[in-house]
Amino acid sequence: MILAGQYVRDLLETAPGASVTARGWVKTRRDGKNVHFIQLNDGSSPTDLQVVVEQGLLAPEVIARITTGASLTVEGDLVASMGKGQKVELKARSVVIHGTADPEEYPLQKKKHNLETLRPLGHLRARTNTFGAVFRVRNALARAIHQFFQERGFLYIHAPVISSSDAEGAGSMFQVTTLNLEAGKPADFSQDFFARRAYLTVSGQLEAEILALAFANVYTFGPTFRAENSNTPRHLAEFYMIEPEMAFCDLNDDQDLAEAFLKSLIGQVLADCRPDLEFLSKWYEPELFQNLENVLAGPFERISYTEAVSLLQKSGKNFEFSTEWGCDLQSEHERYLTEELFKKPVIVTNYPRGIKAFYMRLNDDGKTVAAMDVLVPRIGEIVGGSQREERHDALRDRIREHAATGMHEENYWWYLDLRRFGGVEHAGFGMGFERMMMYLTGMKNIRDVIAFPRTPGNAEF
RNA sequence: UCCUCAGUAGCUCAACGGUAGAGCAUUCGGCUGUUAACCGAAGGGUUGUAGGUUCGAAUCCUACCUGAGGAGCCA
Repeated sequence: MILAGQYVRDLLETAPGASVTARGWVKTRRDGKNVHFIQLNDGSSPTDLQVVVEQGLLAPEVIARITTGASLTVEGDLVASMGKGQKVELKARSVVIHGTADPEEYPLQKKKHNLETLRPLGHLRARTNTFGAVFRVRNALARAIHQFFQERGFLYIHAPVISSSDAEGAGSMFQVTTLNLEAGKPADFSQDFFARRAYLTVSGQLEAEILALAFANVYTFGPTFRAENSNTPRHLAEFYMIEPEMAFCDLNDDQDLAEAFLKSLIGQVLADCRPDLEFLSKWYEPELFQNLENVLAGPFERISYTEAVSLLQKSGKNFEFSTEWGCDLQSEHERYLTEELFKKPVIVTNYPRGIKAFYMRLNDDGKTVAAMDVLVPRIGEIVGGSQREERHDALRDRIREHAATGMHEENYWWYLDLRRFGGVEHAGFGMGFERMMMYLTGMKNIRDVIAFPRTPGNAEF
């Protein structure tokens, strides 16, 4: 295996003179009269290691098998490069070919491919420069998320992937069953594996609330599932979500944390992955650094829903959808606020109760709830959160209001119990991991920031 | 799910009612401390699928499949 300090990334930073071993996959080979050049990469760096093979070291039929995609181990000496483009190169003493890649059949060429072309090649696209950069950023982002919360004493918790909550309506959830379901036959779910209907989770929030009321500050970071038939560049059926939940916390604290969170993540990834971001900026989003630094530059704009509606009405824009108070903000409204009016992240708070979830805390006006959405240019809503309703009777009443949509008070006995025993004001938010990835990498389609995207009609690999 | 657009060589595209083409890739030859290498030649196609109109369809029409963008839903 490749040990720490022996990745291509490390070798490129090693002083000339060292005797080293490099392992990886061939990007390209170029042949000179007296020498062959092999671009080798192990996925650790956006820059390849140039391997120099002098004429005579390998038989011509061996050289011929070193083509794009082949896997190699090369032993040799790191030497100062005679050519431009790299400080050091590996002068080979021995080359072992582990696996070849028939150039007549290997689909990846040493030219640029469309992202759409690469998508059906999910088993090979990780070897490209673009996906190398994307997945390294993904790793750095995940680490930055844990670091942010760990530094603040948050407990990393694991919400269940299988949930029996039917609050969201079965239409948007994947059902989990071991029964042999047949169309037209009524199923007896009391005989099912969990002795009830079960689903893949659409959110770990309710469980996070339980643990927040024991550990004060907690966060989840795990897979989430939505069975919506959404065919857009921003939606996945399986995605990762981060959900912090804080006791002794109101909506202002919630906003402060969300803003600090986003700034911390961007700052950390800018520091950790600059060469990758430069590559992505060059090929996919020229304004990437400008966008990211703009988030760090100053405080987010914070406005209430009511102010947002007023600003939309005064905008002079001809919106397709209504901007009347009580209507939800549409994509076009969110884009106007964050991209045109404020040109920076905007937090919109205190939405009408009718368009938000039952667990959000009812404000004193009786008309709005303590919700917040963080909107960013290019992506739209990247964070959604709220202060939760901690008053038992108020929460019970809201659940009863939703009875018509299939919510049953008895299913929420434990959720209500949290308000009976040591309840306290608390708040939290959810951030889509892949949405944040899109913002950080400049990728325009969410299917290109996750290794194996699950979308309607697609679960290959 | 709805609306719009697009499917032509391995890849990126041209031809828009009259014999299916180029660049890159591949193979072969040449040149070269090269780095999106360069020069020359060759191979490579049931134009997404199925119907229809026409003397003749990649081109026009219909349906379906696949993909992309927009919308809804949301993270």
